[in-house]
Amino acid sequence: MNQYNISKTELSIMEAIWQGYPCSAEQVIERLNQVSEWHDKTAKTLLYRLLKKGAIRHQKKGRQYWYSACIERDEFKKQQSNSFVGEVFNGKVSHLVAAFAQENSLSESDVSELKAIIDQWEQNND
Amino acid sequence: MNQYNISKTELSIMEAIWQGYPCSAEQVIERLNQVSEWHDKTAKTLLYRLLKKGAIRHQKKGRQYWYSACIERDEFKKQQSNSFVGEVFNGKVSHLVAAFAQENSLSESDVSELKAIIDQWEQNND
DNA sequence: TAAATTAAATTACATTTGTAATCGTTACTA
DNA sequence: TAGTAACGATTACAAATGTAATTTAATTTA
Repeated sequence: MNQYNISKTELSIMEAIWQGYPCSAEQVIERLNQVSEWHDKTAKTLLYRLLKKGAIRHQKKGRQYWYSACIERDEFKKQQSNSFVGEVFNGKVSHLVAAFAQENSLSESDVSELKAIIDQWEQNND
Repeated sequence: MNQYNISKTELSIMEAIWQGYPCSAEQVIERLNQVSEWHDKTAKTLLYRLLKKGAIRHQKKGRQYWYSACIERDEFKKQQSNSFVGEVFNGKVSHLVAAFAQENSLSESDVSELKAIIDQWEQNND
């Protein structure tokens, strides 16, 4: 339902905004540049496209706009995760974990966090 | 490294091939049509593109080709999972599971499978 | 107040993707 | 053996994406 189609580079813009908003285009570009070089024109174009897609909004402040995300990062990540696990693992998140385990990509901290999640789940589902 | 850039529709083709290969274009199309209508020209184009990308290969058999995947489905899924979890959850698969748990998308079978995975992991990491 | 600066809006252009149609060959059929 | 059917190869074209440059309008400054 509430799914935006956000491309790879557009996602970088979202990440920058999620670091704290409302924020100006300048701030966005500054944040982007901490990770890698961005041409300001490119960033502005992407801001504009995200606006048109409804993923962000803006309000005038003086001569420039301040941008805000229309969806929270966590919410967005959840949507992404659901569709990824849905498509690739038939919706079974445990299968994804199994794939990680298979190639030894499960860290100790992963395991202890998983245990905690399970404990919590069991408390709620008694 | 071994990452193909496979688009959404191309992935459908891969799925069809993974069902069993080598297989003819005709078989691929037949399999695709079990899920949804496919124009044969479209499927052929995608086969061709996948060939050029090196994700599949083919060998002549009589007047037609038989196609094979160059990457196993499981291997591909692992790569996809790694980059997804890497990008979205900073590589921590437990964070993804936490996101699922948060919105009550963890099923009982997920939990018991997770337990089994953890048991296995602990046996290997003593 | 005229010139220079600077935001945002519009336009540009190559590549990728989705979706086919057409072309050139080969192989089967009347 | 001439005509047709059926492959794969090539070409087509619109939408999305990556990456900017140009234009327009407002603002600051000389």
